[in-house]
Amino acid sequence: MRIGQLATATSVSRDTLRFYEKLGLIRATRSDNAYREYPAETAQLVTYIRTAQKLGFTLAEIGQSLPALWSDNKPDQAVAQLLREKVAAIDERIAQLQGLRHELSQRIEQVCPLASAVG
Amino acid sequence: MRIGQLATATSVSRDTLRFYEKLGLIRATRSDNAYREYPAETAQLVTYIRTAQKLGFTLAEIGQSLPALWSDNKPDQAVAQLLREKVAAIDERIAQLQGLRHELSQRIEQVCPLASAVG
DNA sequence: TTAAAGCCTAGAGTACACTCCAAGGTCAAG
DNA sequence: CTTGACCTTGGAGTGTACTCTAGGCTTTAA
Repeated sequence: MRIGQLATATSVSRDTLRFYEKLGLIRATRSDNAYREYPAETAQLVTYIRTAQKLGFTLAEIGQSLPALWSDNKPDQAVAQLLREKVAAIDERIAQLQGLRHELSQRIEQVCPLASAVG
Repeated sequence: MRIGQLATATSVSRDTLRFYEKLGLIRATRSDNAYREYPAETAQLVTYIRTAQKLGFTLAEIGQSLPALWSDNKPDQAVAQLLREKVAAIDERIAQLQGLRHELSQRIEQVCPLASAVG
């Protein structure tokens, strides 16, 4: 898979894919003409990166968990541990959102939503 | 309340508070010496801005909802509507997070979390 | 009264995440 | 054999959200 195909498949620009490679988030082999060659799974990896990003994780945070995922000699345990940590981070974010949601909902029910300042 | 007090109260730097003012997110009157004077509620407003921000809202998004909140002549209905929209946005974000959480949880239970690529 | 702490402005600098551009090499179709 | 689509690199530019600096005025406490 070349960069254009990967870009189309993931709706991520070629420039962004090269940028992700520079950051070490994705990897490519090179063919004789120096074109990047990606294995098919890279599309899923890119999709994962975009999802995690939309949810507020920085590329640096996302990158920290990836090296383990790309090395064969690490036991599945390490990978599972990383995933558990990510789930915990997500739970925390959900809890924060629900707190804000609760606060806003209560304000809607007030006669004057701004009575105790803000909104 | 002067800028230093507000900065201490909210754990937001003076520079950032001036920056928020430039963006129209907060307002201050000026005393004779040109020092900014903030009403006490501004602390809550700033705290609200930081919270919304941590949850992924940009300052521009946050700012869009504030003008109505600061004008006296708008009916409470308009404010309540803004809050409802924000709650809907939060719900959507929570749903996305729960989707990712579910995906990750399932991978943890697999023998090889990377079997279907990624992590 | 003077030193420190606090305030002011305008403008430059930083970090993150792209996004675009120039100049050029590669390859399939007509 | 040239046109057009695709690829390469390095480097510059953009938007967001700060963060810092310089130069200067004000207030407070010793």
